[in-house]
Amino acid sequence: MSTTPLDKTYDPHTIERPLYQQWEQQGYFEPTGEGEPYCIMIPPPNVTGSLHMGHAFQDTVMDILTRYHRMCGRNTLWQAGSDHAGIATQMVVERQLEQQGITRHDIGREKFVEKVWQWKEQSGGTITGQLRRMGASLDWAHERFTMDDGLSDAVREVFVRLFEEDLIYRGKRLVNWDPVLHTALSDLEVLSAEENGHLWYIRYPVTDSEQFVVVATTRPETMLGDCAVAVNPEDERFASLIGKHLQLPLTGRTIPVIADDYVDPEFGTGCVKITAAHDFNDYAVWQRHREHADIASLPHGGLINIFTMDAAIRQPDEAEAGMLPDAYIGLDRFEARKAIIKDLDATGLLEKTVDHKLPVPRGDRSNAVVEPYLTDQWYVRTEKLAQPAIEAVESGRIRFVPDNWKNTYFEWMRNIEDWCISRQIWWGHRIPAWYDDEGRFYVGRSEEEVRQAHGLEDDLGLRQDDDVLDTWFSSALWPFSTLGWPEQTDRLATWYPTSVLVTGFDIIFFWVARMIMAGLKFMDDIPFHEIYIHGLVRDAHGNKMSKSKGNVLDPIDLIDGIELDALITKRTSGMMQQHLADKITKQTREDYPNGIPSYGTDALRFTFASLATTGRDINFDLGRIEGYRNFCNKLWNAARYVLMNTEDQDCGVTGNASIHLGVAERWIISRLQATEAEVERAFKSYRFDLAAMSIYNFVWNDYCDWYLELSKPVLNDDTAAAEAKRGTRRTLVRVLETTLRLAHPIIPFITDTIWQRIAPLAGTEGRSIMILPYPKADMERIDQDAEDGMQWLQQFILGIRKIKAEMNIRPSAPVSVLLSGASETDRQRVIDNRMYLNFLARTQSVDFLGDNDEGPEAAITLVGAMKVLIPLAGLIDRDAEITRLSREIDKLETDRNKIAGKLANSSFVDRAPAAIVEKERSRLKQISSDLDNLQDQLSKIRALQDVE
RNA sequence: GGGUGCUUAGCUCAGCUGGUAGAGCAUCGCCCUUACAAGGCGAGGGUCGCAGGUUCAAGUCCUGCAGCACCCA
Repeated sequence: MSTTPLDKTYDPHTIERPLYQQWEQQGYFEPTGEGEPYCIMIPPPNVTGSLHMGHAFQDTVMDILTRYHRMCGRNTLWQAGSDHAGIATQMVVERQLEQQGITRHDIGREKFVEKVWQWKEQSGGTITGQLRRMGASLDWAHERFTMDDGLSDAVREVFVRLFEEDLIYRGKRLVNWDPVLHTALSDLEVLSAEENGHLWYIRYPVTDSEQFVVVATTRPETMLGDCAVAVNPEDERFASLIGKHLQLPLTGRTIPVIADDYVDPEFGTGCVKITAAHDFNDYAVWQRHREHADIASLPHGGLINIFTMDAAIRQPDEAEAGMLPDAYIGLDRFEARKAIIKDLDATGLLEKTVDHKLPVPRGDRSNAVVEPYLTDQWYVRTEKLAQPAIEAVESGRIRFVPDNWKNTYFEWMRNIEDWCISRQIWWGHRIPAWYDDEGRFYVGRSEEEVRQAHGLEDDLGLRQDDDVLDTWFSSALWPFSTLGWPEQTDRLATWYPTSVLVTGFDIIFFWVARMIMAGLKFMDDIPFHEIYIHGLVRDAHGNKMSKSKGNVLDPIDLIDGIELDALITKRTSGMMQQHLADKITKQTREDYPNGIPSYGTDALRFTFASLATTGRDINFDLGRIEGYRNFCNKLWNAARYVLMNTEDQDCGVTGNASIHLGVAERWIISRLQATEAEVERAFKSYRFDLAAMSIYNFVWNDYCDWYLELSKPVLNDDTAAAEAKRGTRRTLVRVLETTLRLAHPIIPFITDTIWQRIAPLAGTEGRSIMILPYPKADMERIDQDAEDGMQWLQQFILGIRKIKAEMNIRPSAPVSVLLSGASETDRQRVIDNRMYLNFLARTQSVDFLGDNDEGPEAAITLVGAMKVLIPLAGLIDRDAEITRLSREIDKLETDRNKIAGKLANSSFVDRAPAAIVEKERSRLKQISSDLDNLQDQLSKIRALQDVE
């Protein structure tokens, strides 16, 4: 063990990386195999992605929980792994191809998938490397990937079993179609936002009449596929129209007017065009009226698809000849819209156009306007799966933290829709269904199994479904597939159900709900006992971090620091719009004129812990991380002090040399127990902010500000007893050692680094702090007598410091102090604490006044009932003392009046608990006596002033 | 339209079962006291969004309103 001093300044860089390597090499992250199992599954990040603030925050929380429970002796597993992220990853690779001027279709499916794997190999390590920088104690030895063989087996197994139970089906339905990516999306992958558009009022002529029916629409191009116009049956304005026929403009088709509750008479004209194949609501209307002869006789029974996969007006086939006007065929939907509006206008059928805000659905990846589109897709029938999943939360078997999130969960689960799981992309788990030439399909774990099960000849041509499964399909299995399912492994038996899921509220629907459904279905048990839902990390002013706003912070930049220019380059690279880039550059220069300094991982983690409140927004302010970096520095320097005073000295940890613990020792030990209890309570209730605050306060306000200072006079006094010095050294070392363990889950690097040096002095064995027991409060060591004694001492010292500060006396100036009204206890305490007073208040002399001794002209402070006098002679400005006293008296009078008022109120005295009343009485007594003393003093000084 | 959450010091936020309003940063003084100037010592700063109600007592519980945010339709 080296005895070179710790560096004067805390430098996270030199300690963090090597330490992490050591931990990993020693296998400390792997479960011990002993103790009650504790398990967290990492929400698998995109394998080719990189770490953002949300990850960093979430991973910090999980690592705190993991390290805490590991130290508590649990058989702890934090399961590592990543997700193949179908669409996102495919898009990245497609973009790379695009730069070479080719599309995935040019190279074909097989080659393309190969390219994606190559990309995964190349970039897949980025995020795991970053997780290591964060100090994450994941079990890397068992890392999983959603596309690895085992997890792919699990996916196939689940698909086949669900299909066999009729919980998966194939059907032609309206889906959210992304015309850019050419794939179906689930409801959750579509984001609707208000956008500016128009409402077009179009006249549909009534057959055999001069009348028109006016419909209002935001998507006029879809009129080519209209099958009816609907009105509300209660709407008297249109009662006579129901059953009449309309000439659908531009098409030559005749469509009926029907009555349906769905129509809101208040919106638009109260007449709604029904386009069954291109609108979800219209589709529902169509389903109710499809038997209507005038609808049934339309092409496709009224379910008229007008678009290609690109959302352009399609070419009707031979059987459909004339169904769509030639003029628009081949036009993109927005081109078609313009053309149609122009043509309607030309024929006088466009009544008017008004500006209108409307929600526009866009794909969350492509940002393309999503089109409801009729296609063959695979669905999971969710109703039966949802029921037990709802009950698991209702019954409390699964608990949300904070509890309110269960409402969000219920709301969605009780109105759940079937889940479209097929995606028309190439990267992902290919659907295990095979088609023969007749279009029949067979579902099985493999082509071989399918042939066998259905007795198909070897020469019968079978073609596997081209589609892949929604990424979330494999993620839903994560809690058990990572542990080996469908094999019945030891890991599965040990850690399923897992302990807690840590995740953001934004994926309760995507992921949490689906894991619960899958877990209950296939493991016959819940996937986790608790769900800790955390907030979303935003910038300092509550704005969402986004590339286009240029306010994104990279956690690694906070750890390592970054120069201004590099930061600007990073924020503006790949930015298409120059004016945005300029704005971001300017903003960045303003916000970070000197770039971002390096704060280190521990400071970042401590910040995240402090921000982990129950709120749903987490505003990340650079001021906070700076403060917590300073905290790390404080801890570091406290350790330096302790080492300087204990290394190579007798710390009383071995042998049985006698030890004396003074009031300061007993006090700091007592405070430590209270802190340990607070921290335990905070961790158990997922209040990482409170845990961090307890630790911060203890380290800074108790240990550093007071105990370290109190240790100085003892250690520096040549005449102090050896057992007192031993007691002080032992307390310095042991309290520090325990504090390090207490703080380790939050700030692992600095604690282990210091611990390596401190442990031998504290008589603690072990190779790393991270595998040591977590401190547990010993209530026996809560020492009220010591707390009282310290409070007395602190009042004494603070009183004198205050007078000095306000009288402009140098803090270091020695003062002579006179005491009056001292009790026996006070006298004893003065004797016991004289050394401390001299050191911390710079008292030169402390003398007692007799009962009748008025004492000299002095500034005064109170310690309980005892008056502490600092003679004014030569030191003190009399006017200043009068001001000071008056201010203090004012404050006390306000308090006294408030309390006296309370106590004068008979209903308070009668009805409030006796303990509360008693407390108020004694407060009043204390304040009154303080007031008397101060007022005495004030009049005394005033009198003296008058004499002069 | 339905739902959820938020509103406390200049800023970012705590305040757990009602009982003397707190922290960090920022501000203002003084101090390079041999652990730490990324520091020490001290000070100022709040009608707890608004209006009612329950209660001896409300930042805390209830109702309404306003503003903000998010989710769902």
